[in-house]
Amino acid sequence: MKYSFCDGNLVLNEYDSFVISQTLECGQCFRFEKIGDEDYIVIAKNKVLHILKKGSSIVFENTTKEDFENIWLNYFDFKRDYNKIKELLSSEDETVKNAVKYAPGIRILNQDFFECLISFIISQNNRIPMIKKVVSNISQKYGNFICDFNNEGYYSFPSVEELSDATEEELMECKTGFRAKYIIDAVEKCMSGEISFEKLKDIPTDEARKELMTIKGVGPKVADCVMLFSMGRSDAFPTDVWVKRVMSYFYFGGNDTPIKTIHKSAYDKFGQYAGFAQQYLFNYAREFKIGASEKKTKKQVSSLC
DNA sequence: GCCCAGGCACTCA
DNA sequence: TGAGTGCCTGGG
Repeated sequence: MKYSFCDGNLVLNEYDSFVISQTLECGQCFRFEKIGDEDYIVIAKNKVLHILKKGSSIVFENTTKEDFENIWLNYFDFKRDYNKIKELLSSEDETVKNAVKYAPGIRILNQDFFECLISFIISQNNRIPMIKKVVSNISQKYGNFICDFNNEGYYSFPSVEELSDATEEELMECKTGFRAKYIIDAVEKCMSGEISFEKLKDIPTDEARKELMTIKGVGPKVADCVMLFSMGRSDAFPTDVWVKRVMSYFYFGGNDTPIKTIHKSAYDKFGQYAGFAQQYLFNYAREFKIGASEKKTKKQVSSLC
């Protein structure tokens, strides 16, 4: 990877395995806005970043060299060799090979633990535009103003302390719905230190999952999302409805398969890279609605393979 | 007006 | 341990 700093912007001249839209829109984060084709605003780490493709380069606007090296390099996981992971997964599995071919520019972001936890609690039984709206509402109400961009004010996601003032009623006003009480429980457990990144970072994934699941509203899927997207646990395999569908479709003859069987199959096949395989498969399943409509899907997929 | 969505808690057998 | 059901909300 090669980058330079010119005209006040950071320019990524040489890079691989990175397409802005594929990385941001594959369902792992909720704080971004599309401005145009490969042109996005990202709100993370108390910063507002304008990231866009210009020719063959990727330009990071509204940032500094220091922030790029201290924040965005890690946030976008640029230190990891994705070609190696993709080659490994593709060599072992034909389905993942096709999924990787479809979206080779997905990278798994390293997001803030608390923001990720609350965001995925909100995600249950919800659609992406609504999740984005609720997270934005909470940030405006409890977070801090960062800056204006294109005549719009942007706010940071609140810290544990900042969100500890929130009442269930106030959170309901942010359109969290029945999840408000789950957020309160998560904030209480984070405030007391019962749950923290520091406490979870060095224990085995299975134990960390159990700990996270002591929070009300956190089940296996939400726990795995938090571990994969904010704790660097690439062996976590979040199994939502789409992953269940794609796994059932390709590996279990289209039969409805229990989550436990899917988990075991994923760990056997992909091991410590299960999380990366999940992200390629999830994106593939969602784009082609695999398993959602049997006849249509088979036609679409066969034309791809 | 009805159905459903990127799950989970709760109840009951 | 597994099946069944309800849940805020808003878009189709």
